Amino acid sequence: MSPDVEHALRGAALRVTRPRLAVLSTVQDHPHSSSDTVLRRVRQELPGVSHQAVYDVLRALTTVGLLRRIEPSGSPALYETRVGDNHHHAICRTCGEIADVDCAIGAAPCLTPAQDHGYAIDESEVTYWGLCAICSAARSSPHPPTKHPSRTTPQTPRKGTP
Amino acid sequence: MSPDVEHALRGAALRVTRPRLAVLSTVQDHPHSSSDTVLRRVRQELPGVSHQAVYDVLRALTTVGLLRRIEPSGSPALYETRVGDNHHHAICRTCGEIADVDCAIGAAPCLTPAQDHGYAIDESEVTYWGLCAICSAARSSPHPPTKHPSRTTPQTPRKGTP
DNA sequence: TCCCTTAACTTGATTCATTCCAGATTCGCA
DNA sequence: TGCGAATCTGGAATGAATCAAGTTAAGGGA
Repeated sequence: MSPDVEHALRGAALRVTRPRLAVLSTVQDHPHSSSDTVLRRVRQELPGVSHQAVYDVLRALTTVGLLRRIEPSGSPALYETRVGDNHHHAICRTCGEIADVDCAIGAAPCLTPAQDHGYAIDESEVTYWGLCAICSAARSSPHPPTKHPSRTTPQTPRKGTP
Repeated sequence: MSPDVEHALRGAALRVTRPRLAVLSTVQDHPHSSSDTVLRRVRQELPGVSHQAVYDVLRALTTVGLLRRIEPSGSPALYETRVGDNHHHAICRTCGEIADVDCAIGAAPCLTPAQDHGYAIDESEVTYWGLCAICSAARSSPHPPTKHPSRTTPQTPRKGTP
């Protein structure tokens, strides 16, 4: 809604439309949203938008670099507006909560593989799997304590390598 | 087919069946295979197996830890028999070729995030994106040279963060 | 200010990977 | 050898995402 969202669209040479403004500001307000979540949120203010429009907009914005798309195992694609800072993600195995993790090393590719097999690596994508603070506390305490606001996508990813 | 495959199944307290043997040895011979690829390969020696059987077997073997399942962005789930060594993957953006990359640091979680947001991290999953040696050479040379054997799943993942 | 081009949107159907279900079959231990 | 549970078959269902064709409206030029 804010003028900077409109600005961002114009800067990317994209037409400024109601659905695009809504999608972009929705993702800005709720990072790590799935297309479905975005659709539902957008429809609260713009009841008419089709799911196809949301998919199109998400793709267009991702293509021009206004959005970043991540695809954690066991979850539909998620979108966020933090782009270009090469940050990573920590994901809770229990509730699916996702936290942004700044890259300690710097610009991409922040890591170089031990053996590169001739690959020209341009990005290292790091996903930290574990338990968030709340789920971690819940596990160690005797009684399962108050459930914390669960995400839209409770995850059940694979067991970690030991 | 080999007795060690049978051994592995018995060791995991799983009944030794024709489809299981076939699936396990197929994945062993062709790491990073999708369920569809496994199905086709298994059917070459066991024409009757259903796709459901393959899915069931893949899941059973993954659950007991005989297989590891990876889900790169833009690709269906892939399976490999290298488990428990906390290795990572390099994926070619052009042809989808996947190479195993030994973890330089050691056991999981091989990395610790800069800020952990209270997460209890048990695994760091690293995906290196770039161009494989062949695609890299193809790009820099004037004429697109001889195509190299393309994978079953040519990828079109997102552009990397700059 | 109005018009026109074309990007963007709507509707509806389709693909693809994966899972669910119910019934038939097979395996492995007693 | 035979029983019961584990496994497999075939078909249908689900969920995410894409394709196709026709309609709407953004925004530059007359």
